[in-house]
This record gives sequence, structure tokens and C-alpha cells, in this order.
Amino acid sequence: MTTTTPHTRDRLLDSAERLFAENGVNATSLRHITNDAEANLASVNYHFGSKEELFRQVFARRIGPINEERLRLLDTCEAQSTPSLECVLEAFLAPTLRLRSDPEQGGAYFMCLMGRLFSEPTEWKTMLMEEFSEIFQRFGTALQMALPEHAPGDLTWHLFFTIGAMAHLMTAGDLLKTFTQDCCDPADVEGTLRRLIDFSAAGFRGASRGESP
Amino acid sequence: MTTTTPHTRDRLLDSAERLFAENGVNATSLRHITNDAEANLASVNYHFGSKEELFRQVFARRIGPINEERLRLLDTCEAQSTPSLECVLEAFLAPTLRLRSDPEQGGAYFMCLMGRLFSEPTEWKTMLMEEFSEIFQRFGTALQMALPEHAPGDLTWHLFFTIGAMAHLMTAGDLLKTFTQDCCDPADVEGTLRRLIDFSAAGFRGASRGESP
DNA sequence: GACTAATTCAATCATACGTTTGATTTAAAA
DNA sequence: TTTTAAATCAAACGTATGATTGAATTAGTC
Repeated sequence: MTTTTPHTRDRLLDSAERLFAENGVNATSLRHITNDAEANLASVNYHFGSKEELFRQVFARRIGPINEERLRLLDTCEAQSTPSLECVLEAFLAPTLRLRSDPEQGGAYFMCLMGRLFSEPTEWKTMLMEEFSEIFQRFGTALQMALPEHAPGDLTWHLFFTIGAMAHLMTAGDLLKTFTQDCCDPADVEGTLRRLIDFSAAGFRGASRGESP
Repeated sequence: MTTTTPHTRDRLLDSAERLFAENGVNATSLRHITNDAEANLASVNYHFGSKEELFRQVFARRIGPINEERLRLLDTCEAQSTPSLECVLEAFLAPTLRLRSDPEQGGAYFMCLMGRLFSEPTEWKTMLMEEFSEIFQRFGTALQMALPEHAPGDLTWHLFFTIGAMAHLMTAGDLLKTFTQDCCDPADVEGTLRRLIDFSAAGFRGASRGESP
């Protein structure tokens, strides 16, 4: 059984990942994908059964390792006596933002695709949330430990804002470069990461000021 | 000439706005729209010429007044001797976030639609940017005045992060409510606005810490 | 080399899309 | 009422979509 497929299946995944990211999921037809992958039209339904299942596997192929690295980085954070807020935020943000500088393959395409998922109608968004539920739980308690005097509700709001900034970076990052005439360039991954971590950390720490009901 | 159209044109705009927001632009067909508006299929091409022009007018109908209010609020900010950062941020954020509580019509739909545009492939995003260029210029200088000791590049990055948080609120806000079992509810518009302003303001102020190259 | 399962292929399916047409209806102007 | 323009309508246009079929081809096993 399955003496393992040669290439076609992987070429389909790669082409689909790139085209989904560049043009959107609905706007990318199976014919676009199979042309790009130099495969037959029927090969998608042979290897994956449907376009939807193709997309699920494009997603599943990457999200697992990414979230594993998130948890691994979080573990090294918590190995310290008192994990710093910055360390926790870096563990959450770095694995996705660093996709941009993925050397061999187009993890950058996946980053863009994942960012777009956050604002997709409904169906895909719930899938994304299922994958993230454990992550949210683990990072929620880690943030609570890093900022023990903050209300849990505040932390949830601030994490939500941070995710928004991250997602915007993933989907519209190139626009920032164009718009600022290369002054702000997200291609400098480590610089961008440091900026986002600093911005969010300051937001987490400083936002519980003034009259709160 | 044009003794003025009765309703059909406006019903088409309303239905298109809602369906575009709920299901995405590409996923919404003219047949969906005309069925929802109880109009004939050909009426879209009669009144607007094409689906693309329909979308442009759905967008144009709302974005003008929103950006005018932005500038109006910014004017009242700058009427003060030294405009506070919070005041400038509120002028930028409030007009869109308050769409959620639009009483009569579904400005909430438009809010969701606009948020999604930020992560759309390309074509629509440039249109959105053209509408925003004046806004960015005016608010850029206002932020510079509110934080004179900060580098312009920093302000651009921080505004970008803030826009990301805002857009995420517009597109995935309902998810936050679901996920937190109603603990965090974006339907409380003024509370949400205050939280986002405080978070961003703290980010703007605090993020230029540590060793910067 | 013969047999078998896995894979690829060209062709076609039914469906949905945006757009166009020409006749028909509605309503305003004369 | 007659005339004329605006608006609506059913029907069809050509194209593209995701999916399916059955034959042809490849590769692995005996």
C-alpha cells in the first residue's frame, strides 16, 4: 500500500499554498493550481478528494510545526524563575513572523494565507480557532503569570489586539513598505519582531490606567 | 433626465453591502444580491454597469462621511494647545468602531467589509489606500506633534500596528465574544474604543525603549 | 515477463457565473 | 390621450467552475 507518492501530491500542495495566498482561496481554481503544478486537473480530486480537503491539508501541513515551536519557546520561557512579558510575547509571535524569511520553501506564502484567514467569512475561521484553542489556553496562563496584577479580561483584550497587529503584518506588510517608500520594511524580520513585541508589551503593561469602571 | 430612481438602486446597495460583508465579495453573486433585494438580475448592470462598479459605490457611499468625521474630530483635537495622543487616536479610531452601533442601517456590515478589505488580495486594497492617503498624512503630522520626541519611522510602525488591531476588531470581533463566553464583548463600543485607545497609546509611548540601533 | 495496484490523462458532467439582449411595463411630459 | 423616456423583466449568451468517468499509463510485486 501507498509506496509513497512521488511528487505530484507535494507539487499540488506547494502550488495551492502559493496561489491561495496570492489570489485568495475562492478566486483560485483547481485549473490554476494544476496548471501551475504541471499536473492533471483530476489529480486534485484523486489525491485530496475535493478542493476543500486540499485547503485543509495545505493548512495542516504548516500549522502543526508552528504551534509546536510556539509551545517549545514558551517552555524555555517558563523555565526561567519569572518569565518576562517580552519572552512570552516573542514565543507567541516569532514562529509566524519568521515564516517570512523561510529559506527553501514559501513559508512566506503560508504566512500571508494564515493572516487572511483571520478575516475570512466563517467556515475557515472556526477551523483556525480549533487549532489555536490549546495555544490560547497555555499563553493565557503564561501572560497571567507575567502580569499577575492585571485582570484576566484585560489580558484577553490585549492579546486580541496583538493578534490583530500580527495578522495585519502578515497580510498587509508589503503595503507598508510600498507606502513608506521602503522606510519601514517588514522584510527585516527580527527588527519587525522586536518592534511588535515592544509595542505590545507596552500596551499590555500600560493600558490599565485612568478611570476604569 | 433621471427623475430619480425609486428604491431599487438603494435596495441593491444595501443588500450588496450586507452580503459582501457576510460572505465576501467574490463569493457573493449578482443573483444572491438581486434575490435578496427582490430585484431583477439585470438591474445591477442597468444601475451600476458592472459588479465591480456596484462594489465601488457600496464603498464610496460610506467611506467619505467616515473620513470627513475623522478629520473633523482631528480638527477639534488640534484646536487644543497641545493635542493629546489619546485625542488623536480617538479621532482616528472612533468613526469606524462606532459603525457597529449604527442605529437605522447596517453600518456594522460596512465595518466588517472594510476590515476585510485590508487583507484582500490586491485590487481592492489599493482603492482603499487611495481613499486613506490624505488621512494618513494628516494623522501622521498630528501624531508627530503629540509625540515630538519620537522618530517618524516609529510612529509609522505604531500606527500600522494600531490599524491592525482595529481591523481585527472589525472582522473578528464577534469571534472574541464567542471565544470568551461573552466576557469580552465588542458590542460595548465605547468600552472597546477606550481599551484600544489605551492599549495603542501605551504602545506608542513605551515602545522606544531598550537598545535601538 | 506477467500480473496488479497506483497514478495520470483527456473528455465530459451539471452547475453557476457576469453580462447582454430585446420586449414589456411603468411613469412622467406633451 | 398621445408621446417618450426610464425601469423592469424573462431569456439567453459565452465562459468558468468543481467534480466524475473510464481508458491509458506507470510503477511495484510475484
